[in-house]
Amino acid sequence: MANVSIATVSLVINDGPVRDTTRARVQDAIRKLRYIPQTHGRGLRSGRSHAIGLYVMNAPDVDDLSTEASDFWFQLIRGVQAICRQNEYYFSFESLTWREPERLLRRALNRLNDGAIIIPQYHRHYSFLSELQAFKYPYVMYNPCVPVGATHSVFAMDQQAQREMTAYLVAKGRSSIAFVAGPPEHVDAQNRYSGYREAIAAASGYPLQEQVFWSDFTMRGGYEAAQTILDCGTRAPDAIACANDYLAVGVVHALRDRGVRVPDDVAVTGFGDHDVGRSVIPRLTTVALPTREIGAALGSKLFAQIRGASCSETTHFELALRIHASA
Amino acid sequence: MANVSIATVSLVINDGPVRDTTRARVQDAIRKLRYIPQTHGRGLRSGRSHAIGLYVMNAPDVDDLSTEASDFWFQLIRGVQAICRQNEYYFSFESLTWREPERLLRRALNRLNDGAIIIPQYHRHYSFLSELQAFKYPYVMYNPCVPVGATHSVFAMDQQAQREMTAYLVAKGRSSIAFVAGPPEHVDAQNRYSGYREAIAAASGYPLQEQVFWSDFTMRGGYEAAQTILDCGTRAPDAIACANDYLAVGVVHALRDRGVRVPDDVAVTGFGDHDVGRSVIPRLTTVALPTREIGAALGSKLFAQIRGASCSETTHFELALRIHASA
DNA sequence: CCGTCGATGCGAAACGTTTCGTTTACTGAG
DNA sequence: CTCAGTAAACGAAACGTTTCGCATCGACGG
Repeated sequence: MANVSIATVSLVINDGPVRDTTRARVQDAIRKLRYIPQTHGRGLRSGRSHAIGLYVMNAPDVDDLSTEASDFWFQLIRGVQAICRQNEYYFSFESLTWREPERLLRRALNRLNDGAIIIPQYHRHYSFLSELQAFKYPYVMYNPCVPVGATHSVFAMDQQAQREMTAYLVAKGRSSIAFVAGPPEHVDAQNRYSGYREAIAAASGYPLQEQVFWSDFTMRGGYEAAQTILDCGTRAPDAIACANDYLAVGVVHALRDRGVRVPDDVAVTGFGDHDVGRSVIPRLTTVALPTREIGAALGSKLFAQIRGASCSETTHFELALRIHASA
Repeated sequence: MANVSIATVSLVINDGPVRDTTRARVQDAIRKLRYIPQTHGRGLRSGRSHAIGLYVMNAPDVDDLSTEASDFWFQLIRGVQAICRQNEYYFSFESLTWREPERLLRRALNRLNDGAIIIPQYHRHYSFLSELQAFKYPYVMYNPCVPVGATHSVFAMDQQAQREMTAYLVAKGRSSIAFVAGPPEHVDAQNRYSGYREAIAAASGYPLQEQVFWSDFTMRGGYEAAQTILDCGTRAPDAIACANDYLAVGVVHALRDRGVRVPDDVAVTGFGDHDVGRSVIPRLTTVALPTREIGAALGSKLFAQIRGASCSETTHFELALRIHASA
């Protein structure tokens, strides 16, 4: 050690009150000795880990993120990461099953992470929430399906966007608009469906009626849904709104395979503005989901909590329509 | 506490030698008290953190993963995660600039992670490697650009695959094959280019010659490269091989916009088998990159090192061609 | 010249585990 | 009945920090 006590080194590292000359000496020594403070020592003493975690709750038996939303997850992660980097925090990431929320709790309560970003995805009662609250553990949820308060939630206005998108189709003169929905229990799928429903109900003057086809979020699902729609017997719709870009691409392919022209015979819209919709011809009309920004907002809101600030304003993301050739 | 010392609790947790009756009593207490061992305490004492990290080295000034490869990163992460989950390890993830390898070293040497998976991406001399080696720190690299030994590396045979793909075009009777390459310093881009080159050189009997157009890995890059190729003045090629699916999709769009038919006039091939190539029509002929398996292999190899086993066999992934309508 | 105060540095305790060496309890053989 | 030997539980030290309270020192006002 270079003429100074352990305590002083700690002060230097944490910007404590140290005379400039001593600070310089210590920093010199740090550099020379290639000293790096050990995380576990700090964490043990200070109770903080300088890390946050991103937890994605999946359907049971699925411990993996869905490939059909890789763009979404990827951008979300990028957004969160950027904020972590700004705050000099580590970032870890885990995808869980409904069935094992204890994996989240464990990491939370063993102080491995100072806070959690939770993506619930499915409409369920998550019992671990009350535990987190009991411990005053900082957390933020994306599109929470139960009320957790403004401090803990970030919303994207899927419902409104799907309503606008449907209204857009109505305005373009489409008179029979089908909807290919996502997994029934999926929160976002539900919101988008509700938006479609509202728009259909609101379109007075037209003899519109709901035509909903529940599916998953995959291209294959979209392909099959479109086949079902065409085989339905009754008159085919002149527009198909989809809860997802992947679904929409599947629909486009199915229509093309049947000789149906897009958008001349049938307009198709997606949701998300992911890569997959950019390469299809005609390019997909869709809703832009600012996923990276959402990730950043989740991160910022979590850090506000960690710092003890009570950012109590609700965060809502308005989603813009991206009109392209397909509708 | 339930009739037992701290030390015994520790033994119970770590499957030490404890009588069955005591073990049961302790586990009961653990459940009742909702006790969760704190990571930092364990880490401090045992020197192990039960976590590994994934580090992606980017071009300077890029601290973010490229969106144009979201599929790749996403699947890679999934693969690594699956292995972590098997081993009950945490997983964290960071994307760095060339300029700041110390961010990696810091996490490595402060024992926050027990090992590192490194994706070097660019052909450079990474000086931090020698430090890692000096500390005997476990690490694995994907397609390392310098020799680090079988224990530390996992390869995908990009070069061979691009050679085969080019040979396939030759076999199909294409007589003028251009190559749209990736960023010149990118390791994978270089390997794929080498493969193309070898195939062209090997195709005796044909008056083939190299036509290389350096680009980046983006759709826009592909679009512009195709325009350049068409505007070249000399006779247009009848095949365009691309170093990437994104490039290839861009090329397809540019050709279509110019009225060139794919594959009738010009065949197009990609590399990676990402989502983006599946939605384009005609569907892209490409090389399947088993990214998830690569991630898993990186993870397994790292864990072998962490456990002290010296798995010294080289890991090579053979890549299969996926022939579809575009070529 | 003395007392007080602020700035700076230090010693030591504490965080929650694991692990080593030791003690205790029990078994079975002599 | 005693003693050796084994298995199980324990006490205490140690890991590397942060932080609290105290000691030191110089400056400044009375």
